[in-house]
Amino acid sequence: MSNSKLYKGSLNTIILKLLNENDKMYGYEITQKVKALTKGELNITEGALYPALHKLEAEGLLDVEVAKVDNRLRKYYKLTETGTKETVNKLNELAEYIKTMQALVKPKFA
Amino acid sequence: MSNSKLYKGSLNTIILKLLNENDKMYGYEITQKVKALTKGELNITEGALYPALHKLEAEGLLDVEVAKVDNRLRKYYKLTETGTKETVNKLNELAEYIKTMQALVKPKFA
DNA sequence: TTATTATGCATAAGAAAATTATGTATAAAT
DNA sequence: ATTTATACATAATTTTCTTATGCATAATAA
Repeated sequence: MSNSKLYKGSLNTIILKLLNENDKMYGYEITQKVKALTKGELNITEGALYPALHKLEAEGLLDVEVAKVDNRLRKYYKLTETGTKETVNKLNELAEYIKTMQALVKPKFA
Repeated sequence: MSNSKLYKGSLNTIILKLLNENDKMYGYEITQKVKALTKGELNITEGALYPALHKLEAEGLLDVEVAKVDNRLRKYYKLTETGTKETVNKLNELAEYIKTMQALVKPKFA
């Protein structure tokens, strides 16, 4: 992702959440979806995305299925059962992180 | 920090915000303050904190003042004018990040 | 009284996760 | 005919952290 350093560490969470909502997606589709959902604010770079997908697959959180559409290759990823469980964890972690940061940053009166 | 990978990138924001509220602080004090404010959830490691402070100083965002208390060394840091401006930016970035992530993660209906 | 914990700084080695820069290839649009 | 969009991939580098040390003093516990 090419915007804020804050996004570091949240890419996996984003990927898992999108796959949790959309059943199966391919890499390029993920980049476009994120761009659309964030109104262009967040642009996932390929150099970050593809290695992340490969790693999630290697860890058993994602399954892959190769397809050919319009003579172009697509690799569809979907959550495994483990992946679905891990999605819940990641989302909880993110909610926790946001809560913690707000506790640190908001209080003019603490 | 020794908890979540999500914290990557937010340390500078935390430091700047604390200094914005407390005028001047020393490193160890920052670690304790963060621990207290987050009820032990977030523990800044020294290996992350001290290099970060040095870098912020080198960038002209912080001024240092050495003091000796109880025969022990303390390095008090405070925001420069530039540092105060940058604090505003960092806090805006954080707010943006949180908004963006919530947009990505919350919508079951988008 | 001696060992541990707390206070207070610092840096080096390594890992994790990005950015940036390439590279390949096909399809569509200019 | 060239550029843009689609679609994958990896290598080099940078950033930012964790983990492991190291030094030193003060306070507490065994």
